Amino acid sequence: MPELPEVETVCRGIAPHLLNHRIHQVVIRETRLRWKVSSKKLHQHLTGQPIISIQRRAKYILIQVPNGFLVIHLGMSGTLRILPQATPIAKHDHFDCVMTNGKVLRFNDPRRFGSLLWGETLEDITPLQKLGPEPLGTAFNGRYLFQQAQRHRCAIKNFIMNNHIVVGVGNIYASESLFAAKIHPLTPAHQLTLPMAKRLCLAIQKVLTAAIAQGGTTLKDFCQSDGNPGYFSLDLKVYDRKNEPCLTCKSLIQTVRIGQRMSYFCPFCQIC
DNA sequence: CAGAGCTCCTGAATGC
DNA sequence: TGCATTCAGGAGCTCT
Repeated sequence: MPELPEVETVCRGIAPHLLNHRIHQVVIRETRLRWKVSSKKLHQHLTGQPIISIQRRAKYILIQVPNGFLVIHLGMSGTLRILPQATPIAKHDHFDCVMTNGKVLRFNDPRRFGSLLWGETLEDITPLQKLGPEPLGTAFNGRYLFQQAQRHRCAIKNFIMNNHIVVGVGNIYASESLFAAKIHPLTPAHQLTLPMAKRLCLAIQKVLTAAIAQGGTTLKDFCQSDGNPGYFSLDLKVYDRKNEPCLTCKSLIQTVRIGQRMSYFCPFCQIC
């Protein structure tokens, strides 16, 4: 599933094919995504417009045209690819942005948890309001995390996955970051000490930065119509490794369900 | 306000 | 082989 590093990689991958090129046509084949797609608005505001910037906020991809933003979220199963215009339509190909340079930006999403939104300004995009700081920005640091944690009694795993606290930490990287910081996922947030918060902050940044770097080097091909687009194999220490030996101490990795999500941790390395 | 639970959906994995 | 069931999960929404 696309997490922040994947989304960042997608942005970097598609940008060269779209930036400063004009949208010739918009094709919408399915409007029933996370929120109903506003076909009228997308056609009206995107057709004929040049793409002037591509940015990422949290896991949202912001595609800017002169009069506003197309905001794309990949949900759990969404992909964005750059394809030749003649590429046949596959199952779950919900949206095309046909460019005047002959390329197509194609959105595919089997589970339809993704979304396509339009806003004249970013402030108009409801899901972008009330988002916490970017994990790789300067506003996110150990002291900030510590101060926020004091106001919360939920499990630290849920705490760092809370988009009001910090964005872009999904289920995989929450487990990986807590392992790197040697913190048990069930630790109540308010029990976090300042040193622990600093450790956790650095762990989150380190894990995400490493994954983005890996994405840049191992990304197969965004422009391929066959095979897996975009996503890269992750260097995971605990996630999806239940009953496999911890790479540090050889203890068997355990799981615990926190909220509705599966968490993976080492019972020896992550003591508190 | 904080937090728990619900919800959307399909494909892969599992069970019989 | 094939059908039915279970599960995974991003994140906004509702309810307590």
